[in-house]
Amino acid sequence: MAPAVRVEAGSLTARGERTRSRLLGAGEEVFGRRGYHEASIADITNGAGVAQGTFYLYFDSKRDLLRAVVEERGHELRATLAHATTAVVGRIPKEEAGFAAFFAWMAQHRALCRIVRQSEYVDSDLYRDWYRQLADGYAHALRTAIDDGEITEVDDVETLAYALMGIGDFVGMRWLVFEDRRAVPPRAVATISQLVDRALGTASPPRRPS
Amino acid sequence: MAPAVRVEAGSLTARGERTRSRLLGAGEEVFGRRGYHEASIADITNGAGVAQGTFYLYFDSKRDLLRAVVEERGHELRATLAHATTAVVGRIPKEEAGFAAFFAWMAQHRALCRIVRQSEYVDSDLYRDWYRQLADGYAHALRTAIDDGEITEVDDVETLAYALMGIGDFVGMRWLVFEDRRAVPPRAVATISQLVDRALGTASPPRRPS
DNA sequence: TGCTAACATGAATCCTGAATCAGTTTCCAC
DNA sequence: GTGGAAACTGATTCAGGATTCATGTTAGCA
Repeated sequence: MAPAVRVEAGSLTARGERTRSRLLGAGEEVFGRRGYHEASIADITNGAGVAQGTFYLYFDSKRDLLRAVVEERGHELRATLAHATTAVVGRIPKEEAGFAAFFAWMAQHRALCRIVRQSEYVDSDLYRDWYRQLADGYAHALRTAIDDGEITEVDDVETLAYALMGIGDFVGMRWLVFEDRRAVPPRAVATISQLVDRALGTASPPRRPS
Repeated sequence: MAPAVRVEAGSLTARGERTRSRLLGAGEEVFGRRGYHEASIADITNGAGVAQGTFYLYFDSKRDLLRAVVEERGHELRATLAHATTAVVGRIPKEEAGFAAFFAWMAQHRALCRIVRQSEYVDSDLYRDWYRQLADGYAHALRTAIDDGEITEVDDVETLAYALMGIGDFVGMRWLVFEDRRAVPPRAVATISQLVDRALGTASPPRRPS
């Protein structure tokens, strides 16, 4: 009789935990290399060094694995960004540290950004939440910085958060995905700093030109 | 004997042109609604009101249709943006007009942005070229504006172009895709204007704070 | 040592859908 | 009005791959 082997996350032995983690890693690698739809379960289980059937002990479906990969790495990214910025004093330096940390992470996880984009039609909630969760945290930090007078007021902080995320995403994509570079060149980073500094800096009092 | 019916683009009768255009339209609609991979040729030919075999008279493959859709609409978008900005005087108003035109276009073609993102793993050149062609034109216009003293100097115009594109893409996505709104709210547009104005405006001479 | 639950196997099943092709219809030049 | 080229048809072919299942293996505990 089928002994209801379905493995609940969390209630795994060390052995099970290791296998799950291998599948997760292989999933990220294969989804990244071949794309979600081209990636076969066979590819993934090969990569993880397990049999095909084993896959379904840990994940309900291919889509379920995608969700797990994106959510897991999403947590990591948000933690990384928070960690990289908390120690820094002043919002503008914080922004610069944040962009640097994001680019470093993205260079290390080139594939993940592409996987997230793939997820738009596979699991649209997953896609939206990836950006929403980043944006929410970001907007909150920006609001605080505005209230503290560290950056100038804007009409809508949420829009500001999305705008800054868009900058990071597109500039990162241009170098790390289009050119397959290992890092975003200093010149590009410097340009972003310039822009952020001018747009958000309080060095000169809020101007109201003509 | 198979009469080598393969139809070359351009050498079509009015009837053929109409069918091709129907397939292109149905492709955009179905790819947008179901996603590239979930879209079946049957869906598309149904949408266009033709038989499945007809599809292959006009396109080599499903992928070939995707390419045609993206390239065709890409031309339209670039033409629209160029048209919306040429009449406007001064770079900052030009930027504002450009963003407005982009959002209007995106609201009308919500699906296309998503289709482009899908194309990353289907035809990576197509994906890259979509953004590159936009960025190239944009960077060129920005360079001219800087030389004319209409906006302040930046380290790297290409990065500036990608940054501005990223802003448009992300803010548009937030409202038109995530919220399924029919337009980007004025408040968000105003925020972008603020940012662009501060980052690029020459109202106060280039500051060099501490 | 032996028992049991957890973990693992991989061949077989079953469905989907892209692409094909043999044949039919439309259209227009003469 | 007719011949032939251009368009069109849709049932059929065929391969690929997600998921299942009957069975085998491991590891910790009494």
